[in-house]
Amino acid sequence: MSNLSSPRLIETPTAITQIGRLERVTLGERVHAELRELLMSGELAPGQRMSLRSIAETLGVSIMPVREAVARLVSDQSLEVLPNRAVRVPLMSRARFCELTAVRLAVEGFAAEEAARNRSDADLMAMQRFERAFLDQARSPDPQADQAVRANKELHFAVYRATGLPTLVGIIEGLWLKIGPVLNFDLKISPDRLRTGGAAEQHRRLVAAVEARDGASARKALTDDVKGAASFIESTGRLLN
Amino acid sequence: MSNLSSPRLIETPTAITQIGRLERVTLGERVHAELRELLMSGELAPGQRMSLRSIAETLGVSIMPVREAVARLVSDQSLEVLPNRAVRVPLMSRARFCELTAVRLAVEGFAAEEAARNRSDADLMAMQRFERAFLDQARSPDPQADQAVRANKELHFAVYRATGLPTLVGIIEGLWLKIGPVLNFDLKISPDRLRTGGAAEQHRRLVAAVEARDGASARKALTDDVKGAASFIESTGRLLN
DNA sequence: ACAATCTAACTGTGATCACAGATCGCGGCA
DNA sequence: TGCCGCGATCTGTGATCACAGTTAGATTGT
Repeated sequence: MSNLSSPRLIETPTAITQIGRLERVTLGERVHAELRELLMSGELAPGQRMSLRSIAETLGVSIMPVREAVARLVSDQSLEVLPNRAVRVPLMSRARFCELTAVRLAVEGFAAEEAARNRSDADLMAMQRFERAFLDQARSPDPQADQAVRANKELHFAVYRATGLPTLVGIIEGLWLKIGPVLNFDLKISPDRLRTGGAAEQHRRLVAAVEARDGASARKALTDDVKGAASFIESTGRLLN
Repeated sequence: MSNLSSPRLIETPTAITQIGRLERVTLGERVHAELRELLMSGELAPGQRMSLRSIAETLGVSIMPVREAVARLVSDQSLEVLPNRAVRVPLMSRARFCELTAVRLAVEGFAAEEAARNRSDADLMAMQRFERAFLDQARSPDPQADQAVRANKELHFAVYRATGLPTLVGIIEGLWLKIGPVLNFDLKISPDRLRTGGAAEQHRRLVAAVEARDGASARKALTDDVKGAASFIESTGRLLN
């Protein structure tokens, strides 16, 4: 604590100062991240009910951080609170699914195009790594659905992050948060889609287009991927209305 | 309270039952809407500091609903909480402004295109009404900045709502929430932009294109409008970095 | 008179209490 | 034996208390 001159911000640049930004991580933030992961990975099925107090007990915190996290998820409609005061992950009507898919095609298609233009070499290598991980599961005789879901998500977001537009990535995260329960929960139920579905092929085209900095082809590959997943979900007949 | 048969939902269809859905409106929701309106209309300048307790006292509620609303706004970066535990509306760097503008061009451009294709006659009439209101202020010798801001917002969102994609409208609201303080606060400071800027002309082109169901022209008019406002803001030199 | 230090007030965050409303199951009447 | 009605319990929401950390004002020492 040398205080030769002004005591403010004149500390020696030791290790402790170089840790840098220890970002503000509140308990509510942690709970929010936890629930978000569960939703995006399809761990929570549509219609699944939950209570603030049970979540709090499960995570070992008081209900205060939980209600903050849930309030945030409710506000962007990733969760919903019924008139009965019951919190659940929303059911998906066919109309809402189509709407979300339309928005995804526009937004994520734009992101793919932009990623092909702005990608760095590091971005490309990350995509290739996750594409390989997904392929391993798709070709495996005993595919692990959750591993495939994870690799698929990482691949897509590696592309989206390559745009250099974090705001856009945040928007897409919001979309995945809403559609994740339907998309990935069904994938876990019927893992044979990994082989039959053309996801692996679209991923290959996507990464190749990004590597060649071909925006139009990247958009086409990604929208084909999204459309393929969407038509599979619609064919399951699990959507309402 | 006649209970001839089952007491559940067998009430006579009087006025009280026809009020219908009184949607769940919590206090936190009200506070959130209030703060959102202040941000989007530029009532709160970038850098403006605020405290939960002062907001609570101003609005006449306890701090519980306020902290919920503020937490939601912080989570999508419409507000920020400094390491000092001070809540403020974020400052805008030039880089972040350019990023937000790029995303706006893509997302709102798509929305304009879609609106031109899907608009109803009622949608069109709403747009025309708000275009007229904006024009009245732009041509007025004594333009009211807040009225112009309001008309501009209503016109844009009349277009976005015409897409029939409420998810997309929500995304754009999020973008306006972040960029509103800069955009509209500067507009209020220098209201002569109403006359010099070409906003009125772009609005005319936009509404005409939507009326003609010309998607490409609608996108062009809207992106020109956004670009015009952006270049004006950049010219003020009020952005950081 | 000036500056350094210390204290008191204020900050967001987490925990606990309080409450209206809804749900479900058990007891009692027919 | 079957069904209605009431109460215990659980729900989210709001208020209040508690606390660590920061800030700014005032006071004191030089």
